[in-house]
Amino acid sequence: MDVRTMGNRYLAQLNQTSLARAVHAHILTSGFNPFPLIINRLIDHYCKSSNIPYARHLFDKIPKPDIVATTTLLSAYSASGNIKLAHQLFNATPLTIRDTVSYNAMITAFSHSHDGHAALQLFVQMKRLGFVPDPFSFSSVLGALSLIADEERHCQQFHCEVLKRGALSGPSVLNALMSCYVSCASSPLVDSCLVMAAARKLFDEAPHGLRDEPSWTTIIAGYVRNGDLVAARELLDGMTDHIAVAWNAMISGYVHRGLYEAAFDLLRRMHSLGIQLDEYTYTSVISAASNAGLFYIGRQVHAYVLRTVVQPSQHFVLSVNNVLITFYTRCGKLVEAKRVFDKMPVKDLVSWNAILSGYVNARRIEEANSIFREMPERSLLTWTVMISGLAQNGFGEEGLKLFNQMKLEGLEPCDYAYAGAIASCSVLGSLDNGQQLHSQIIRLGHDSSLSVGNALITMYARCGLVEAADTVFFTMPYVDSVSWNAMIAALAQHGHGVKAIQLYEQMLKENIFPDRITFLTILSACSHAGLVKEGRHYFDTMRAHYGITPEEDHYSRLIDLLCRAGMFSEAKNVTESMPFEPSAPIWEALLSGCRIHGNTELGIQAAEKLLKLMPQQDGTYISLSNMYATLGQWDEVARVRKLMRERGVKKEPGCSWIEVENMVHVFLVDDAVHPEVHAVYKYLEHLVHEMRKLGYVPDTKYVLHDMESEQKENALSTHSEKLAVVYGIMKIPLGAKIRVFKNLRICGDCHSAFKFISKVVDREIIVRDRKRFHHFRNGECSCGNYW
DNA sequence: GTAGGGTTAG
Repeated sequence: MDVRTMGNRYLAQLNQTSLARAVHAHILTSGFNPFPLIINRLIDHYCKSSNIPYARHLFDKIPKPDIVATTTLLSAYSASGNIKLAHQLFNATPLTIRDTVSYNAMITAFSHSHDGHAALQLFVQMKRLGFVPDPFSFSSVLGALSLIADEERHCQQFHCEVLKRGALSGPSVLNALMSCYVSCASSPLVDSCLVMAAARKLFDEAPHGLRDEPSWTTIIAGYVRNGDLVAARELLDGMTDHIAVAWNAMISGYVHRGLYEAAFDLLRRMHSLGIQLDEYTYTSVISAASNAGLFYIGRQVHAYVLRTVVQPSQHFVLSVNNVLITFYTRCGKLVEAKRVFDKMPVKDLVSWNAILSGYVNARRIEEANSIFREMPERSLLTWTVMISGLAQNGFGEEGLKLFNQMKLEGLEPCDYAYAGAIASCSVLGSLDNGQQLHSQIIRLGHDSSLSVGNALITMYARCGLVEAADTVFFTMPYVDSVSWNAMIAALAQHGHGVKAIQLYEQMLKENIFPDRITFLTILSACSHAGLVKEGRHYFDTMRAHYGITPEEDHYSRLIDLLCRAGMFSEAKNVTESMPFEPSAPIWEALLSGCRIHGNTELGIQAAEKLLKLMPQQDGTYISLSNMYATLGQWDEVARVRKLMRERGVKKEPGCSWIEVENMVHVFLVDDAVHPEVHAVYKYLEHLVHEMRKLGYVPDTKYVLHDMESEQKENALSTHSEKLAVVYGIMKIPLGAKIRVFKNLRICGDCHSAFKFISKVVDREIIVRDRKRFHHFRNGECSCGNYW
């Protein structure tokens, strides 16, 4: 049988790899030089059945490959994500056999690998060499243009060229052109409405034959992307055919805007109209449930999917399960999330990243680390999830380490990764590292990134440099509510309550809507500055003006505000009028207010409640026993101490640290570990001598309220923050500020000592404790003793 | 042999 006959007989119906291989083997062994048609069929078959290496093998055997075989193989490489091999193949193709089709395929390959510039360049080259672009060329290159189009000019230029060459012949080109306008409209450099209007005009004026389902979807999704949900909805409602894709775009629009009810409503309508729900619908809806914290709804959707979807595609299984992992972790159901993850027959990077992020954000760092290690592949996002997760949960050192490891492995961190590294510096109070990162960021051009800017504001503030935070905030090209919140919080932490309020008022003037975080921040600003009237006012406007229902943490901040001002009966009123039972944060607020004002009676009540709710929290036992001690109720003191021992509650050891020349020095109470600690004690002795001359009396009352030392009788114990401050004075050049960090609240005696020290040595001392900042200058503290 | 639309992880 000759090859041609064989080809006709088998290859025409070729759909089995075994058959293909038989033919392939015959060609190789028979020594025939078969017709290109047959070779091409074979290559095509291998490509379609994902046997690209076979296809390549065969291809390499052809003495003079034709352009059809080349294009087939090139497209297969591109479809499997192997842009490098596709490009090599194209480059190796002689100019003499190239044609428009092969150029189109290569342009598409670039476009699919998100290299818009390469695609555009190739389009230009092809024209320069005399190849005439056809409608395929335009739809390909316009798709690529969407990746880079930030200028309206670009769109219009291509629009003209398409019209000039009469290429607006099919729905694909029309749609690609519309997509271009739509993605250009998202650029901050253009007037989004104007550009969307251009896209709409194209759509409205196109002959009806050109307007197919994808173009309807493009224009609807365009409005969604550019924030005009009303226009999108009008178009959707005006459609006679119900296309799931368009509905999905609309639903995701509602979800992104936080309009979850509208999203669920649309879902119900889709369902009742009998529109086939698919993985896109489910992912959007489940992500709505996860953003809104609607556990029962999300679980219901999950159950519905399991019940109704038979034989889901692999894509369906992947995307729906991926979003389910996120949903369950966000609802705090890590076990459920892990169950979904473990049951997935195939996992992709998104699945791994989602479960990783779940564990990191649940502060399950050990498990997160092992997931990170055993992941089959990692993306930039993986590293970023891990770095920012570590930072957000207080593991600053680990976060920075991972960031450096990432760079060592040759990965180029993106702006989010930098933001994570900066957040790590915020935790550590490492200004040196933070500033180094900042200069790298400027060099790399990441300084216009929103997340970097927001992280920088927090970093400078948490390192004690409010002014630098301010500079970042005012030089950021774009800001969002997170930036405003961060800057207001910066001012609040440093005791600039009035300035914080002024900034908040300005935020309102600039039509930025405050969110729940804004109110948390503004309430603690008022609390730190003793602005009771203002705080109450803002609390009231929350619901009345902005429709934000005060949550527990808002109430606890309000109560904190009232208690600090000594308004205990008002605080009690609020507690009793709350729509829920007071829980731990509320009692904590009460307790700390009582501590300041020596209100032992209420304080004991609060502490006893707190003891029941959070039996593992060390501070409560200590406060409670101290309060009983001041009343001389030694039996109670003994009871509380015994309870603490029996429950195995460990005290969080107090420690302070200071950065000197890019090195972090850590001190513990009565430290004997730091190599230079003897010199520190000696210098401290000298300082105390000088301080006494100015009237400093060591306040032994605080020894009783001692948060660090077990033995209350040891009146001479030296707190870590004192050691760190003294070390700073010894090591840090005159004129520079001393910045010390402490993991617990600052002790009262240290607080008064630092006022004297700042006067004796004439230096500015900044202490960041668990709650806020204290700036000691010339015998005064910025907190006005409101702490 | 080549083209255009919707989703999920920070």
